[in-house]
Order: sequence, then C-alpha cells, then structure tokens
Amino acid sequence: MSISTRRARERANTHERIIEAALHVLETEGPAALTIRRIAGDVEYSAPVVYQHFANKEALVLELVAHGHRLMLTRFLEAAQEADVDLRMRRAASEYVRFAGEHPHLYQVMNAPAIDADERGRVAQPAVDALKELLNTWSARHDVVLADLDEACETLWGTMHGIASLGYLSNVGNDRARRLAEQALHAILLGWRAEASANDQGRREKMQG
Amino acid sequence: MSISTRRARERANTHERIIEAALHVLETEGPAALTIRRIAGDVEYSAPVVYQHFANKEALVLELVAHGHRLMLTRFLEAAQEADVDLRMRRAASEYVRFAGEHPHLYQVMNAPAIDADERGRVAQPAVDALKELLNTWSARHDVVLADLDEACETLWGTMHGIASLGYLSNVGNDRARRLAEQALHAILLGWRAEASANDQGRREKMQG
DNA sequence: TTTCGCTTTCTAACGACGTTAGATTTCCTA
DNA sequence: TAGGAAATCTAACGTCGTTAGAAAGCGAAA
Repeated sequence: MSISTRRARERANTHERIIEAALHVLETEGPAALTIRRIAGDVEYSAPVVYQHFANKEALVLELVAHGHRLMLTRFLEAAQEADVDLRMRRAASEYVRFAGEHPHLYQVMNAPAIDADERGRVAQPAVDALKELLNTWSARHDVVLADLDEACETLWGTMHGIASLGYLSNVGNDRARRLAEQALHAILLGWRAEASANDQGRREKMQG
Repeated sequence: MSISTRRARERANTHERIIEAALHVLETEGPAALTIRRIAGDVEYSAPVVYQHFANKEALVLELVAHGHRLMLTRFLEAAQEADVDLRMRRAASEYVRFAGEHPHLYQVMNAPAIDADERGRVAQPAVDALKELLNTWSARHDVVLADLDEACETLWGTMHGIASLGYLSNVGNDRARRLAEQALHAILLGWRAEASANDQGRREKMQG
C-alpha cells in the first residue's frame, strides 16, 4: 500500500505545483505568457505531462479562476468582520476593487468571456451567497424591502465589476476606482432607501386618504 | 491621373471589404474564428494581402473596435432625441445594454483587456463626451451639483458596462440586464439627488443656526 | 539478480495561428 | 512589344495547444 500512496502523493504534489506555477506566470507576466510549455518548463517537466493532470488548458485555467474566487471570498469575509453593516458593505465594495487592482491578470481571466458562464457561476457561488447575506442584513437594518434580492445582488455585483474594470479598461487607476466604487455603492443604497421611504409614504397617504 | 486614382479607389475598397468581412466573421462566429487567413479567404485574397492594409491583426481589430463605438454612439444619439432628460438617461442606459446584447462579440472585443487603454479611450471619447453632456443637463435640471462630473461619468459608464457584462459573464439574459441597468441608473441618480438635497438642508440649517 | 510489465516521461509530430521573405504574375508605360 | 513597378501568391518560420508512440524508470516475480 505504501508505494501506491506515495505515487498518489507525488501526483497530487505535481498537480499542485503546476497550478502554482501557472498562477505565478499569469500574475507576473500576464495571460499571453501562460502557455503549456512555459508552465511545464517551470515545474521541470515536458509539456505533455501537464495533460496527465488537466484535460486541457481550459481546465487548468478554470482552476486558476476557482483559486481567484476563493481568494476574493477570503477578502470578502475579512471585510465582513466589520461590526457596522453600512461600513461592512462599503469595505466589501472597496476590497473587491482592491482585489482586482492587486491581481489584475487573475481578475481579467476570472471575468474573461472565454470562461464558460456556468463554470464561472459555480466557482463564484460562495461569494455571491456571501453578498446576498450581507445585502439581506443591510435591508433588514434599514427597513428597506428590496423587490427582488437576487436582482439587487446582481446589480451590485455588476456595478462593482464594471467599476473595477475601469481600473484596466480605461486609465482610471485602482485608487480612484476604489473611491468610485464606494461612491456608486453609496448612491445606490441611498437610492434604494429613498425609494423605499417614498413607497412607505405613498402607502401611508393612501391609508389616510 | 485617372489610373492612380482608380488604383487608390480599389485599394480603399479592398480595405473596406476586409473590415466588413472581419466584422461579419466576428459578429456571426465569435473572436475565435477571427483569423487573418479566414478574413483573407472571405475577400478572396491570400493572407499576406491583409498586411498591405493593416500593420498587424491588432490594428485591424482596433478598426472593428472603432466601428463598434461609432455604432454605439449612433444609438446613444438616437436615445438623446427624447425630450425629457430623465427618460433620456434611462433610454441611454437601456440602449447601451441592448447594444451589448445585440452585438455580444463586438462588445466583448471593444472591452477586451488586450486592447490598449489609450487607443480605446481615443475611439470611445465621443461617446464619453455625449454622456458627459447628458449628465450635465440632468444635473442642471435637478439642481444637483455633482462634486466631480468626470467621476460621475466614469461611475455611470462603469456601472453600465458591468451590468451589460452580466449578459454574457453570468446567465443573466439581456432583457433582465437591461432592466437591471435601468434600476441601477435610477437608484444612483436618486442617491445623488438625495445626497444633494441633504447637503442643501445642512447648509440651510447652518445659515439659520 | 535478472527479467518482466506497468507507469512515467520524453521526443517528434500535426494542424492552426500571426507574420515575413522571396518568387511570380499582372498591368501600365515607354 | 519589351521593361519595370505594383500587386499578389506560395512557402516558410516560429509559436501555440494537443496527441501518438518511443524510451526510460522502477516495483515485483522468477
């Protein structure tokens, strides 16, 4: 038994090393440098060895995407330590954009259209759930009844992604993008609260009239 | 003179046909199918001919990006026909997302990280200016003094791009994305107005106290 | 200890890509 | 109608992802 377990351990180790090497190349040299031969060279193997661990390049890249989302979730959960709900949302937005700025290439691959939408959805689910919960407690805290929590979630997610994108699509730097994200979040939440209180007022007037 | 002008005309014609062929391939079959050989074949030439009209593939793609932005600007200006400022903004947002949904591959290339940020900024400038003007009249209409018009513009742009991205990044369809965009825009504008009126009230109280 | 067989790993290759050099053809001019 | 410039093509280079088949390594049975 000992020998096959050792083999399995070595196999798993190589698997891990390939992912690490790929991640390193991606982060330091960008997606164009991320070739199978390069990765194989970095782990001191020939190219075909990579295919014993991953069906194809896409599968390997998907692992990097998953890794990226786990990393992002960690950040998110750190921000969730914050006691105050409003500050928590603000920090979450800020950290999201900061992540995009600190790992630009990884972030770009995480959100590349080439990645299958279902797969991306799968690996991003935990982060989406965390956002959903956060948004839920926020709405409870401010007595704001959101018409559709999922839609509100998507709106926030999309907004943050769009503004984070500005960091590399335009020449808006990351610091500025972070400020923009906080402002946008602030405006949206304020808007939702304004709408909610307007609805309340409308309902009250109807009751009285 | 007649002969060299004819040559120039033919040259320009070929140039145009290459762009059209490239655009057609991109829109109907996606970026993966957009190869030099394929484009050349579609205009019934051999591959190297393309290089007499474009320095390299990137330059050709940049023309497609520019074309896309012109198309988008057209939509934007159509939406700007709307008399009411608020409806105009709403329609602009809606049309932006609709464009992304109707030309998904073109939109993706327009916002691909591989495109140089400066070049993108150059071709997108007219649209940004139009948005800036629209936002300006909106803020005048509602007596909202935006702290920084450029930042507000970037925020809106980023937000719309992010939500439009949901159309292909996640499984949010284009119809839903368009609704989300309208809602997000509505919330942000409401938030800005709420903030502005809060500032006004604060100032008034200070004057009185 | 030596040979067998399985696993691991490598070399070589395929087809497609962007791109370039050099041969070939086309077409105007003298 | 011959010469030369312009236009165009064929062939190739180096790179990519990927696969087939040879070579090597290594634990177990004779």
